[in-house]
Amino acid sequence: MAITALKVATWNVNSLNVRLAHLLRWVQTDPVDIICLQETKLVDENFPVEALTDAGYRSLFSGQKAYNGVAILLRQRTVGEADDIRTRLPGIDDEQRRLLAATVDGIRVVCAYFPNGQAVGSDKYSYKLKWIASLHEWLRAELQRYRQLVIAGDFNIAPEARDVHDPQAWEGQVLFSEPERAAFRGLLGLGLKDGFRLFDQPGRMFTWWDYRNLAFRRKQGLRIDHILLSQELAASCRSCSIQAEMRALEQPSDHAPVVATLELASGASAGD
DNA sequence: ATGGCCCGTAGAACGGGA
Repeated sequence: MAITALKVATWNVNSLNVRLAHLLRWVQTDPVDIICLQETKLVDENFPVEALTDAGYRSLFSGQKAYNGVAILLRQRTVGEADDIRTRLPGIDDEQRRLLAATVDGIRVVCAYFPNGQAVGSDKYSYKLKWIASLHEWLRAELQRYRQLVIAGDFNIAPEARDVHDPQAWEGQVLFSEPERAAFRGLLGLGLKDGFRLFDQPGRMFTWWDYRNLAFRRKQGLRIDHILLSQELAASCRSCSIQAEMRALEQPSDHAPVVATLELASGASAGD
């Protein structure tokens, strides 16, 4: 029985058109096996399939014009074909493309772009909570079907005070309101583990920094992008880190990637 | 300082993001 290392990442690119070069450079130096992308902002006809094929990745995507849009990239050498692909969340029937799920080598991979919510009490905030409730129920069923499940994405929720640069200022604000935090805890209650918190981490570790106010340089961020793992995958997780250097590049996304490394026992691994 | 930036759609500002 061989041990296979599998790297899973999530990154909100804030327009894949603008960030494609960053993505290609990243995977050239660090060939992550499974990459969940959010805010691609591309209709499917414009998805850069060819550039990613040349880079060694199969692309799954669900896009719309101007907003939202999610994708899963699968490294051809190390990951098998995708199966049971889903783009819709039961109970949410609109044009917003925020979910993409696929089964790869027996692992259920869920890429999620949670609604932002705009402001507590707004219609968009209500939509956010409704969307998460629908996701919760769907994930409950998925976890019955799959022992190995990972949900990676932009959750737009900072789970705890230590995930916020200034918790007092952010308390009760969108991204750090109690109903949102409770919804996040609800997902953990399904048996999912926050990959980043499986390990001791330094303080002030964030995944998003506002473009304004020199927020990145001032370390004024939030940890809102997450990789949650089913119990079985959590047991196989060896590290989980934030690629903050990506936020320091020229013309960066305002989000940094999060990467988890799993060590899986497997009988066969294509290409290795 | 009741904001500052970035992206897409525009074809000028404006909605949306977080």
